[in-house]
Amino acid sequence: MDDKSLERGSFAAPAPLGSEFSHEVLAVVLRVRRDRLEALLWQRAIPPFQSEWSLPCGPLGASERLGTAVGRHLAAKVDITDIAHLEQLETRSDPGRDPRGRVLATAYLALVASDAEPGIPADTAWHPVTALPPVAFDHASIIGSATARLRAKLSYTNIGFALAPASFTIAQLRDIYATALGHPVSATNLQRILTRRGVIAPTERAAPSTAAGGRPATLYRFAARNLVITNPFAAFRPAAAGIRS
Amino acid sequence: MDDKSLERGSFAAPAPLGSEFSHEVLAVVLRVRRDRLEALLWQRAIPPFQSEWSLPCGPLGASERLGTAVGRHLAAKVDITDIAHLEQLETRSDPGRDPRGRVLATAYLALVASDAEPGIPADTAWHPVTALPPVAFDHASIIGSATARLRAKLSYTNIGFALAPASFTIAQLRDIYATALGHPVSATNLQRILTRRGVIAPTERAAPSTAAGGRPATLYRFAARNLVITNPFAAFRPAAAGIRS
DNA sequence: GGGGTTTTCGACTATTAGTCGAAAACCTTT
DNA sequence: AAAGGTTTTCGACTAATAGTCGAAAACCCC
Repeated sequence: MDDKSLERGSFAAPAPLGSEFSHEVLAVVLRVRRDRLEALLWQRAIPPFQSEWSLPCGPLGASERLGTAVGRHLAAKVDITDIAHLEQLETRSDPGRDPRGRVLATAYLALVASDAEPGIPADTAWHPVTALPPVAFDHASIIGSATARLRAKLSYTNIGFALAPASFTIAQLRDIYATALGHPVSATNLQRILTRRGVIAPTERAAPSTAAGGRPATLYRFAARNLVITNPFAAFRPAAAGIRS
Repeated sequence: MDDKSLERGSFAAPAPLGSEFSHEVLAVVLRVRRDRLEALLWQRAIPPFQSEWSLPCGPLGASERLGTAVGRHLAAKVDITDIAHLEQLETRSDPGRDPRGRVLATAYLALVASDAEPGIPADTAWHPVTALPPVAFDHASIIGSATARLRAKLSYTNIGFALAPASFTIAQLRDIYATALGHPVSATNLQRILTRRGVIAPTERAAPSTAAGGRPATLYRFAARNLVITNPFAAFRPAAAGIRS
């Protein structure tokens, strides 16, 4: 309660509240490739954590939004037009997370379509999230948060649009979902559920025939290419509308 | 961990990345009371936004975690022991969100049980989120994010433990859920679903009989009082375990 | 004890999800 | 061209979960 006066005192000054720390943004860039969920990492050339791997990151500009700062630093590591989806994850504030000093970090989740071929710098590589190399700072834990968020959203949003090519067969989509989710996925269920929800729709075209033969698969596409919640949480709800029961 | 940073501080300059902005934390404290979902707000005595209403907030200390900073500033407005749940929501960075200058803000969601009677300062009051008074800064939008988060989590986690009393009847819980969700809730479904998921369990005792008469209701309690995901997202999953399909 | 009230719970229906296999539609080889 | 192989597609079935409804239970007061 004694904080109260202290707190109110802070309005008077033009908010030089606390500038003893800096703020950085970082991005967990994920894609599905060859049955692996991969994250984009770059190898540090200088301390701290020399030769360990780090997420794309960088400082927040003086009058910059977090979202644009992430885009700016991402552009140094990957073709920004290949980022199909970008959303804020969380902000880390642990005092010991950076040995150089106090650095707040706001993490973002970025997704790249599986058929994109972004050119990446020489010090940068894709690593499967199930077999990470030594990772600097708290970045391994942040990658864990990012994959958890992706997996949750795969089942109640249309976020798959950011992982899949523009058009795809059900079998391809099944593989993408299975590797992203980390468990088997039934192609029949996937097709039926996503179609009923209006998330995907068949196109006129069929996939080019493969050497292996087989019936040509129809190509599907995502109905929307922005994030939509498709499986609304409506538990316990009775039939009629209204506010009170 | 401070010794750690001191130790490695010899490597480089202590990250003078960007310190042109300050960082504050703010809390959306929600509770259910009298069939209303209410947020805790306090009325500003001085500019900016004089006499408008503001969320509990305050600066982040120099070597403070975000979570402890929220707790510290919350303590000025409400009895901290009444906060049954606290989780990070999001970080806002819009340059114009504070007319006094550049202030990043990390918002938290805090929940108070409906039977708690926290004493609050004179300048502070509970306001229903459906009928907010003039609200300062971007706080109205942040309250919107908080209620959306709460509503989503009510249907796939046990977060109701933070809104309900320690023991309660199904009818009471139904009212709490209906108010928080903003739509009618079936007591039968609620009881059956939450019991099957193991979220709630009956106690030995029964509710005290009311003047209106009627069969005495059994008192229930939440099985856990920390956040647990009870409705795992497992769509598209076939029966057997394993990684590939 | 009777009438009123509220809770509880079983039985039924509806919707959604998961399983399985046959038919369709292509390929290559003979 | 016919046969055999391969992959996709889709319908029919089963299982699980969610929602509806009403009757029975268990209290009150008169």
